[in-house]
Amino acid sequence: MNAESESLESSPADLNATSSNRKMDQLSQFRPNSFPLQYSGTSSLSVSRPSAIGFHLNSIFNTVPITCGATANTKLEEDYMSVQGMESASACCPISSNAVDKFSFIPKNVGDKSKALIAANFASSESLHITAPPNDKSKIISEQTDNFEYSRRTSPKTKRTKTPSTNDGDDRRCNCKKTKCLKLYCDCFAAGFYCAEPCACQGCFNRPDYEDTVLDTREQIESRNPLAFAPRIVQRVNEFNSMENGNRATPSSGRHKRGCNCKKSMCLKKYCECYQANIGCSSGCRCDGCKNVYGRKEECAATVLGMNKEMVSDEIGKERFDGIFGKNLEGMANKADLLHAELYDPHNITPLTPAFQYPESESKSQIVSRSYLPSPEFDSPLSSYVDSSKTSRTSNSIDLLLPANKESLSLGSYDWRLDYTNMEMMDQFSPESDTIALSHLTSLSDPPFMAMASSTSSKTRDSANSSHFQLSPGTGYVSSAGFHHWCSSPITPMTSLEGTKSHQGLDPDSEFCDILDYGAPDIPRDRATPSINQLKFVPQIRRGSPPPSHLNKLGSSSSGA
DNA sequence: GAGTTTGAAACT
DNA sequence: CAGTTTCAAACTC
Ligand SMILES: [Zn+2]
Ligand SMILES: [Zn+2]
Ligand SMILES: [Zn+2]
Ligand SMILES: [Zn+2]
Ligand SMILES: [Zn+2]
Ligand SMILES: [Zn+2]
Repeated sequence: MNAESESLESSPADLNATSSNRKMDQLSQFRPNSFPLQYSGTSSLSVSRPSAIGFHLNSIFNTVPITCGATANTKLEEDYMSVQGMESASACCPISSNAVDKFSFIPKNVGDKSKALIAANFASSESLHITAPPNDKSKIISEQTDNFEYSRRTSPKTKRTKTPSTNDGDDRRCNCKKTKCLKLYCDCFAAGFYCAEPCACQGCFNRPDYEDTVLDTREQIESRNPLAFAPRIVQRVNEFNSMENGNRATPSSGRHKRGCNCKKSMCLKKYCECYQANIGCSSGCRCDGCKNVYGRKEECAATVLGMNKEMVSDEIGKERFDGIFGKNLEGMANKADLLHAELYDPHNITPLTPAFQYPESESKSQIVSRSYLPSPEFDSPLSSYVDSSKTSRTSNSIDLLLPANKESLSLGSYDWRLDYTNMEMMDQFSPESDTIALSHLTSLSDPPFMAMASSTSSKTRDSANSSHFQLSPGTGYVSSAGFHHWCSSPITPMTSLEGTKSHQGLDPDSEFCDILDYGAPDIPRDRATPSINQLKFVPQIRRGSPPPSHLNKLGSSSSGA
């Protein structure tokens, strides 16, 4: 059997038989090149949303501050340009709503990779994106039409323009041999990006030329699992907490909605999605022997209750908490304060404080923090989005992204796919359910550090946070090279789904907002530097990030413990 | 770079 | 919904 041969030759049909149905309508016609988004086929919708705007991240990024939406500047629509990061953005943009921000951060640097990105998108009606640039490098990317991400899940990455050294631009690259990049196994596909040069995939159909196929496939997958492309991480944003903290939210971490199921890695390696996303495990995780440096699931619970990690530290009895605490935020608040302090630091990237690990509370607080607060402008859009909810075909979704801060950028981390959304939005949607997604990039270079310094995460706020929302209705796609993202459209469903779910059981934390997609890692391991110097960025990848120095081994969780 | 390990996606 | 297979990445050497 030659698998390869099969793949190559075959057409996507194999994978999806459906494609032909719909998509052809129009979509094919549009090409990403010029238009990125598109996809219309299905409706288009996705991208272009009606009302307002559809901007995409790019636009936002470019403009940034203002943006936020509102303006969008000119291009909004067209737009989908790419984005890039800018510092200013962060500053300016606060993001939206509130929500989110980011978190992650990482202390170390990776040096090379960095990129971060940011981006955000919006989709449905409006969206904004913001980006934050990485630290040093910040740069902007241009906007050309070549790239954009539009999708909901996107994650961004950043890149810099120039950098002499390495750089890469994007990191996203896959090496799919059998899936033609039309299944979730493919990072590119899963992230909503088209495969680009850096990809070493064989028989790839995840390209603009096959837009219809891609969209169609995506839809199919979505049909089965509405949450398939939905952001997996949710941030918990409790306004409550935030208030206490004083500022807004804390971005730090988010939680996976689904949770991980690690049996052997103890959540200490990137095999764990939670770890990869730079977030701690939560009660929804089914991991065995969890030692996630960002926070163990048990701790999480405890935290919520108000206990410090220490209390929980042992593995013992924490489980009980899980069930219970579900909503205690108060405890968190306390912690938040602590964290808060650290957070406040301006840039600290260095985290260092080992005090807590990952408190949820922090996150919240940060999130809320002021940085983000946006102006009312955002609200509007959001609202609209909400109302409209629209979407075209399938559903809509909203996401917010926040990229990382500069700091993060430096490192290069990113999240997989995260989308951040704000709480507010959620409120609008469904109060309890969260539908928000956030994305951020995180850096992840060293998790441990973060853990230690819980604050680290918090700190993110610095300026960097950029976030943006995105809603995406239909499907949007982006290619990396060109980067076309597609947006997915889960939206509505999210609300329903999530709401339901959350309540049901996985997410006890109703308060959290959703976040992102998957997570993200920072960088792929290898980076090839593509030639993309121009703009590209990419977002997320499933696994990839530079390994921490120390943590090579699973067991080493020395630090924390 | 090849080979092993890992956990999610996909399939049954 | 659970069990198994498939898959590509993370990791190891
Ligand atoms: Zn692929
Ligand atoms: Zn690819
Ligand atoms: Zn591909
Ligand atoms: Zn795990
Ligand atoms: Zn987990
Ligand atoms: Zn775990």
